[in-house]
This record gives sequence, C-alpha cells and structure tokens, in this order.
Amino acid sequence: MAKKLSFFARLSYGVFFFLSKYIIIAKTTIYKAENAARKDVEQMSKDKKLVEAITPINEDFARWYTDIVKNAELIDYSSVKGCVVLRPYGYAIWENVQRILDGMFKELGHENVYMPMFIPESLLQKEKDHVEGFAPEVAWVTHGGTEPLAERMCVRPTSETLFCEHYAHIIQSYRDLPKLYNQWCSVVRWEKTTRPFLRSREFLWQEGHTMHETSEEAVAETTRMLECYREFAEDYLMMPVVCGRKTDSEKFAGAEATYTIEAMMHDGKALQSGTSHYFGDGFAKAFDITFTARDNTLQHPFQTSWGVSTRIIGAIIMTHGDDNGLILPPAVAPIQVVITPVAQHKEGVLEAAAALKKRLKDAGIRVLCDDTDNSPGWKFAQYEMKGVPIRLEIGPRDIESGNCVLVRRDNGAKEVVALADIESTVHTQLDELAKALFERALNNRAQRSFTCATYGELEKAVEKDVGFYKTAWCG
RNA sequence: CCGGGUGUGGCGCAGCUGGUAGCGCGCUUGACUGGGGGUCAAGAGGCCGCAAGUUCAAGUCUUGUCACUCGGACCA
Repeated sequence: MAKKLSFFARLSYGVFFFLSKYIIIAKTTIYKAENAARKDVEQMSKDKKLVEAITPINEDFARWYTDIVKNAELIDYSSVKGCVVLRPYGYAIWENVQRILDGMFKELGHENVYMPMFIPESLLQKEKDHVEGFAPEVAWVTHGGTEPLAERMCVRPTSETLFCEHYAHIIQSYRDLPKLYNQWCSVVRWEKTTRPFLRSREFLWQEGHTMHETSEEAVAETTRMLECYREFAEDYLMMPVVCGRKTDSEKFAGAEATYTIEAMMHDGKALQSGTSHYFGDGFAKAFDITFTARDNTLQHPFQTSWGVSTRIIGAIIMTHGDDNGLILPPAVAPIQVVITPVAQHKEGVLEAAAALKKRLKDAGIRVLCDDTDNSPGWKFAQYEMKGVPIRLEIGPRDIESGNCVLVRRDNGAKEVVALADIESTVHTQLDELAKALFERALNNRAQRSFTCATYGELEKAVEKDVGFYKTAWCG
C-alpha cells in the first residue's frame, strides 16, 4: 500500500478513504493559470466591445477562475505576494459563511474564544510531528521595535499549541470536560505558489479545538463536525461532497486521523473543502494536560480540531460558475435579487423600483436596486458576473401591466411575473435555483466518476480522465 | 532555491536601427439615450520600476538592483 501511495503522490493526486471500504482517488492539484489564452481574450474583448471579457471555462480553467475573482470584485491583489484584499463583495460572502457556520457550531454547544496570533518557538516545538509539518512554512517575528527578541515567535499557522497551553491551565477535572472551543481568525503559512482563496499566505478561517474525557467521545466529535461541514456544503452551498479519511501522507501534522469533505470542481478535480482531525492524546501528553478522572486517577484528555477556510469561496466559484461569471447559492449571496429599472428617467419607474425593493426587503430578501445611469445591458452583464441569483427588470410596460420580468442566473430563463405576489414568487425561485445548482453539480460529479476493479486498470484510467475513482481492491 | 518572461497614465498594451510618449478601456463634464455590455462632444491624468554608466541626446543601449509573473523544485 505504501508503494502505491507514493506513486499517487508523485502524480499530484490526493488519495483518501471513502467512509465505506472504497478509496477515492482524485486529482487535487491547486490550479495554476497559463499565459496562452490571455491575448486572444483581450483581442476578443476589443472586437466585441465587451467591457470585461473572461476566459471561457473550457479554454483555460485556471485563467477563468482568476478572471472571476477579479472581475466579480471579490479581491484585489496587494503588494504582499499571496496576501489579497477581500473587497466588500467578497468579504460579504465570507460573512454569510461565518454567520451560518457559527450558528451551527453554537447549536452544537461550541463557544467562541480568541487566541494570540504569536506562538513562541519553544511552544511550537513541543509536539514533534506538528513542528516538523509546519516549521518550513511559518513566518517568524524576530524583533520588537528595534530590539531583537530573546525568543523568536511565529505567526500562527494553526493554533493547536496555543489551545493546548491554555487547556493545560483550565482543565483539572473530568467535570471540566468536554471543552468545545472555536475561534474565527486568520492564519499565516508561507506558501511558495499562491492562488486567491485556494492557497494564500494569510487566510481567514475558523478552527475548532475540543477536549474530551474519552477517546470514543473525541472520535464522535470528529465525525460530528465532519457531518456538520457536509451539511453546510450540501444544504447551504449546494455543493455535493464526498466524506472520507486522508491517507497517512496527507493527514494533519500531529493528528492520528484526518477526515475531509472533498468537492468536485467543474473540471473534475477535487478540492479539500473542510477538515476534521482526531488527535488522540498525543498533544495532551506533549503539553502535559491532565485531569482527575471519575476513579480519581490522573489522565490525559482526548482532542480534536476542525476547520473551514476562505478556500470554501474558491470552491463555490469553481463548482457553480460559468462563462458569464460567478453563480452564488442564495444562502451566501450578498445580493439575492437585483432590480434593474428600465427607462428609469421616465415618470414612475424609479418609484416603482424602490417600492419593489422595499417589499422584498421586508420579506427578508437581500435586495439591491441599481439606479445608476449605466445602461441596462451593462447592469445585466455586471450582476451576472457577480453571480446574483435573480434579476428583476421593471420598466414602463411592466408597471402598466402590473408585472415585472424575472431572470434566473443559473439558466438565463426570463419570465414575466405578477407584482401582486412577487415575494412568494421570488422565494420559490430562489429555492428552485438552489436545488438546480445542486443537481447540476451532482450530475457533473456523476459524469466524472469511475469505478476500477484492479490497480492496473486504475493506473491507465487516471491518465485518461480527470475525476473521482472508486476502487474495491483496497479493503 | 533553479530557469524563462515582464516592469511605460487606474487597467491592458504599442513605442523599429537612440531625437524628448501614444492607443484602447476606464475616469470627469454635458447632451441625447435606455427591455442584453449605447452614441456624440469636450476634458483630466505619465520622474517610462529604481540606481549608475555610454552619448550632444536614453522609454529605447550597457551594468547593477528591486518587484511581479510563469515553469520546475518544495509544500497536510
């Protein structure tokens, strides 16, 4: 088995165990852009007088991705490599992700805390595997002002060590367990190859760190949080995922087992979208965390950690987007409905648009009315680029007939709908759009999933088709 | 870390064998428009990455340097 795994590692394939007896092999390289197509697109953009053309998805997937993150105004590059500016629209997506996940965590009994961003070198080094895994990619702080520090400190790449130090202070008895903490923060990993959202040097995430009385309880927490992530991905982001366990070579540094949700991107590659780790009592021993058990013996607690990062935004883009730009699942879309007034200088149009906006807002829908004097065509293209799920057009004709035009972002379908019950119409359409996104992603995954009976068969198949492979030969 | 490429208005680029900087988009103002990226007119905006050198003269040539980028290596 070890030999086979190293073979896959060389090919940049991720290998992980499906939760049943299958393993799944999926290409997991981080996308890199290529130069070739750029000039053609720029030329095309000139010829067609388009404002911002993006590279077609089937021509160069990586370039398509970069064009979207820039043109949909999610990020701006900064002067620090691998560190991006999250612009209001991009950050708003993250805020929605935060709001939903945070609610789910609290429902499960977790509490939020905040740890320092600096870790003294000696603290990082307490757990051997952990430091070996992370030391090559941490950023170091060596000076305070002009004075060299007595001990250098790293900017947290993850906070296990800080949580452990703290837990050692506050856990005395089995009565103190479990401890279910989570924090929202940014971490720094000095990556050499960076891509917005997918692999950056600083990124935002949440990291949950829990301590338990028994290993059974900690294992249960690990799978409970993996299930939480699955539910979030599938029910809110409309992104089907495969739950599984990473091989030893890919598991978290210091963990006993790493579980993951893997989503298939539009091009058939896998993206690790959330992880949940079981640590056993390895860290507890290294950090000397003990508690008095029910039988009055001194024991080490069992630990888990789990995290989802802004990479999930990259997953949303690559799962649902198309040649016209981003498509956002309604649950996390900063704007769920955009209203574009037509012939807005004519009497009554802007007033009708404003009234429509108010009704939708009162119905709990995130709505924007774009009354700038850009042309309607420009607005259509702009909000398609930004992935707004539903567009409502309202002009003199509609006002007269008591209707408006509803356009769906996922399939472009246009429909004249009555203003009278617009709230329920929009709610229904948002729901249907969400379901359609999930179905489409599921179909894509099904079309790119294969089964191999033997190892030899698998070797040949992975060269031909990018996708997920199930094999039965590994028990 | 190794190799290739690129640095010129906000963005994308042109600028040949040296002669003192131009195009498209965007931006500003106004008018006409408006149901798929509108039209016209008038404007604003540049130490040509940085430093040194060659020259009467450097965006252009030479050297150095910095940054970015692509590929490789490295990387949960």
